[in-house]
Amino acid sequence: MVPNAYRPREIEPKWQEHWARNGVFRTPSDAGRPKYYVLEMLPYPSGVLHMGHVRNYSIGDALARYKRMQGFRVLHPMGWDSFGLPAENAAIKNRRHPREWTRSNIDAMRRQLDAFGFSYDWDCEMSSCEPEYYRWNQWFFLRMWERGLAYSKKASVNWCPACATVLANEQVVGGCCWRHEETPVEQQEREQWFFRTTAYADELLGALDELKAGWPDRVLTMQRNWIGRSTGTEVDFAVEGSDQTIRVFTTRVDTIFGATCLILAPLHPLVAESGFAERGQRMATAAATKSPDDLEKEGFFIGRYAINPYSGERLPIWVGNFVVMTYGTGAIMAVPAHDQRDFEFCRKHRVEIVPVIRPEKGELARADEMAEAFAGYGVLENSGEFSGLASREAIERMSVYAEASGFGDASVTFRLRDWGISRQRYWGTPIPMIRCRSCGVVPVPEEDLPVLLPEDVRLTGTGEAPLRSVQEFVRVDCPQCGGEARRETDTMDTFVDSSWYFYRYADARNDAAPFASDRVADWFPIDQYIGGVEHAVLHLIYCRFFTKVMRDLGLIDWDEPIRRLFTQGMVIRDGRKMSKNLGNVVSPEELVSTYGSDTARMFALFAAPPDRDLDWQDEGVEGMWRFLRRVYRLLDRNAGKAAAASSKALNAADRAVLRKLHQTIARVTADFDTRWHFNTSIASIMELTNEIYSMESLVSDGVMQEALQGLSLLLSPFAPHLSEELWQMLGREGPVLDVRWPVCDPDLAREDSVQIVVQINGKLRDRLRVPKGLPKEQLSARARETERIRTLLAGKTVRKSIEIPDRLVNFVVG
RNA sequence: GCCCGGGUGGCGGAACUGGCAGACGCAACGGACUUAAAAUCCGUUGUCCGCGAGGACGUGUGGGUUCGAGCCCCACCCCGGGCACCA
Repeated sequence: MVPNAYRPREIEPKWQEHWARNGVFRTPSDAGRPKYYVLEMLPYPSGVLHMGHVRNYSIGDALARYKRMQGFRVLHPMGWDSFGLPAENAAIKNRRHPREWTRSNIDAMRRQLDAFGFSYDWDCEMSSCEPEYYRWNQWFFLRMWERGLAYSKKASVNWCPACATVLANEQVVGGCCWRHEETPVEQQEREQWFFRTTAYADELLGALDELKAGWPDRVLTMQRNWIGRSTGTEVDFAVEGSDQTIRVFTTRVDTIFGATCLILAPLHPLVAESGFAERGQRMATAAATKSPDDLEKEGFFIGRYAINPYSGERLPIWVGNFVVMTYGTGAIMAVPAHDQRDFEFCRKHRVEIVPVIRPEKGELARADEMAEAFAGYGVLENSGEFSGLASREAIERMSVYAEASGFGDASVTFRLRDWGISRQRYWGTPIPMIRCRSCGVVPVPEEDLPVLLPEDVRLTGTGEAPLRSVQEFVRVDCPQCGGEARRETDTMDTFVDSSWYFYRYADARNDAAPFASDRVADWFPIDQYIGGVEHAVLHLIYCRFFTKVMRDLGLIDWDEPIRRLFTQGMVIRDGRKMSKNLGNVVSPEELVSTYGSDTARMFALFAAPPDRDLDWQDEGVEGMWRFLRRVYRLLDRNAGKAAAASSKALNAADRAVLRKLHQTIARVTADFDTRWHFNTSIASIMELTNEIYSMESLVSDGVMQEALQGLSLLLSPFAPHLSEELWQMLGREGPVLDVRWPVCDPDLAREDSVQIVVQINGKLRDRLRVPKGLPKEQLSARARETERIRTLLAGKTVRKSIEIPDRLVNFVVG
């Protein structure tokens, strides 16, 4: 008889079609079962699935299938982050409309995802570039506008000359654009729309504690740093010869008697006012394009003085390239004796250094002997009435004093800034605002939503907003006075789209509201979110912000959208991240056509634990392919055997196979429930397969059936097509997704004897097999009896012996 | 500079609570089957010494705790990532 071969190219499409026809992936609706929401980060529809996607979605699908087999009703949706720059660039290059280009990419990618057999419920699909979705972006914008959470202001913005657009602070990486890492970001003044993320700064920070249980520490730390809360004092310094004051923020007001000058950010208004506008501008640009490491501390004196409100001293006002306008007040007091940066600046520019803090146990430093600043807390000296106080207490008392005297406040400053969402781009959500000559800024009335993105637009790739040239779009009657008015022509940052998309999945076809509250309440919070760590601060802060806004709008009644977050590692090949430029990409489509998707999925999970970077090796794929074929052959030979529920006594091989089966069930189940090390899950399934192979001719038919059924089910989260095929070969009814996950029988899994290691002084000297659970005394006695140990211990005194049941005995001899 | 990860055979990785280091897989080598190849199956494979039984060494480096350390503590080196003149 010629054995049948494993032919994934036949069985995979067959089962995909079967699943689709029978609606197997549709979200179960029976309210009796507990819910589980598994979410993977939605892709940008570039048209091509890459290995990072495959890894991400293989993890998510394994979990979704496992949970479903455990009896949960699982929501497992997928959608498209389909607005964004690449569509516009492609349109310019290929003369195709972004919508057409995007939609055909989505179709292509949906096909690729389906070719992997991922269990998505496509009935929940959303795509952010469709008006059915983006109208709700506009709706949220209007709600925020009403509450003062959306506002416009003229602001100095980050401008990327390569993208020809404004970037959010989060999109600036080391002074350069996140997409064009070689292109320095420029500063420009523009009227921009902002979301007031800072209104929730304290809450976004405080709630991180609640997320500890389910989020990686790394992400929490990154968010904490990003929000960057620091407490301190704001102090006004009067400018000599004017009624102006300069406000500075400091965390160390206790050092203020050691302040020897003020330093302004190059873009501080007073710099321009004092006639140094151009010089300041130049300095700001130079500083923005260099990393802090190789930026010399430059600066200049503007010829004016300010008065220290505590000491009455007269301090020269400088401009410094290391002072940033966007943090605190854009001005600092320099205390060179107690701040290393100030120290370097003042040393270089020959500004006086005045120590005023001495270490708790030590002398006040002498200015001319200092090699570096003393930045620690200590005791105040030469600080007027505050002398003698410890730093901590002084900070408190001096803040109170400032407030009482009316020249300052205790204050809290955040690094987090409001989210600039305006983009001078076509392919995004139109901002639903109108500017009227007589009424000013007027929101588009809700009944006029959506503000549709016009289809006929000339895209040039230059800096102006493309919508500006579409007269039918721009010209509009003012909703208030009916007069001539103009629409806002900027579109929204695409991060707005992805800030709430996962709510839409729960009620994707709602055309009266972004979603119905009861439907999202049924599914939220997301039980498990899976994606790349690169979104730790952008997307994952914005979506938390949106949830808090939605809560305050009364749409939902929870504070955080995501209970558990999992960040998978990158896919690496030849020691570097896979990328087209490096020419080291592996095409998932090719893998599917050579080996089938089950092999690709299994290997993506087997090659490394999912939270670590994965080193891609083609030979490894080959090995996985061999394994699946081996499984198939095993089933092909044995599937026909009778599943007799035999009362016959089990032979030794039967017991061994059943033991391995139930041990494997326990291991795989534990991996799902705790640490997600699917590499070890799969390794243990391989061991089970090896065990069945080696016992193939010895086990009874009933046990063989039982083992093969178990094997098929254990494989199903990882290799669903093969699993479904095997299940059918075994004569069982599918779909496997609706079969209950196997349960470990501890009696069958138990080993009846264990190997014990016998050590002398910690060195391995012998092994012996004893019944499991043998108590210490007997263990020790048995260990002394073996011939090797008897000889080795002869004539020696055992000073001490350590017995660990089921593991080892260690004799300590003198 | 600060904050996270990580460092284990030729390679990817395993060792879950301090208890046999190297599971599982890859690669390599030897063998079986074959006219041959592929596929498959069986076996060997941390290093060194030894004909052998066996022994010594071995988880980035140096120290420590312990009957016992890949795992805990201290100091340091290297790789990856994040943050960064944040006042």
